[in-house]
Amino acid sequence: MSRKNACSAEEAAGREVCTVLDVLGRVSGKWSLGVLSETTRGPVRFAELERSLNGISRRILTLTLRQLEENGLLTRTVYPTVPPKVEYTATDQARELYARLTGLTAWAARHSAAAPHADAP
Amino acid sequence: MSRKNACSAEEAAGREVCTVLDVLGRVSGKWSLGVLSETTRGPVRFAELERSLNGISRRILTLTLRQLEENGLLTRTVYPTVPPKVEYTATDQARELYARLTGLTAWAARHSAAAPHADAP
DNA sequence: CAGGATCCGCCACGATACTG
DNA sequence: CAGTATCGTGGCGGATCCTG
Repeated sequence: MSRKNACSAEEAAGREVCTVLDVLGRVSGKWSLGVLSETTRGPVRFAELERSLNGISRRILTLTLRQLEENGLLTRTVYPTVPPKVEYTATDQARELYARLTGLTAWAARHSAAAPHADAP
Repeated sequence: MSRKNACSAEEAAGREVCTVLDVLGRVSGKWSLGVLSETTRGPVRFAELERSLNGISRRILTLTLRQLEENGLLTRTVYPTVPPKVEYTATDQARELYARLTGLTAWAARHSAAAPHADAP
C-alpha cells in the first residue's frame, strides 16, 4: 500500500504524470482493485471480502480497507450488534474511478500482445 | 518493477480486475509514467531521459526502459556511431494507454478530495 | 554515451496469535 | 465477527564502480 508520493521532482511536463501517479497510488495495493470490485456490487462484510479475495490476509485486508476509506473510495458502516457487523461500500467516486480503470481492458483487448501465451482468435 | 502477476485466485468476477492489474503492472515502475511522458513527445536519448527524470538512477532507468520495451510500449533504436547513440520512442499502443491514464486526471479534478489540504473551488 | 554488475536499505505483503 | 499486535520475507529502488 504505497502511501507517500511527493512526486519529488521530475520535470515540468511531469505535473500530469504526478497527478496520475497520485490517483494510481490510491489503488496501489495488491488487493485494492479486488476490494473495489466487490464493494462496487453492493455492501459487503469484512468476512465476505476475506473469502471472496481468496488468499488475502486479515492484516492486509484491514490496511487496504483503511487506505481506500481514507481516500474517500469506501464507506465504512458499523452496526453495534453483539457480534460486530461492519459493511463496506464503494462510494460514487470509487465507482467512477473503477469504471475508468476497467476501461483499460479495452486497450488490453486491442493489444493482446506481450502476454506469455494469450489466445488470439 | 513488478513483473509477475499471476492473479493467483480471487473470485470469478475478478477476471476483469485481473486484466486491469496486468495492464497497470506494465507501467508499475516508479518512473515508468515519467518515461512514457517523455517518449510520447518524440524520440529521446538515454542521457536526456536521465536528466529529464531528475533523481532517477542509471540502473532503474535501464530496467524501466527494458520493461516498457518488453511490453511493446517502447521502441529502442540503436545508432552504431562511435559514441553510442540510442533513442527511445513510445509506440502507438503506449500513446493510447498513456492517453487513457492521463484521462484519470479528469477524475482527480472532479474529486480533489482526500488530499492533505485542497478542495472547494 | 549507454548500460552491465554489485551491494544494500526500505517497505509492501504475508503468517500467526490475541482480543473486544 | 472484526479487527490489532508482532515478526519475518522478497523484491523494488538507490548508489557506485566498471566497460564497450
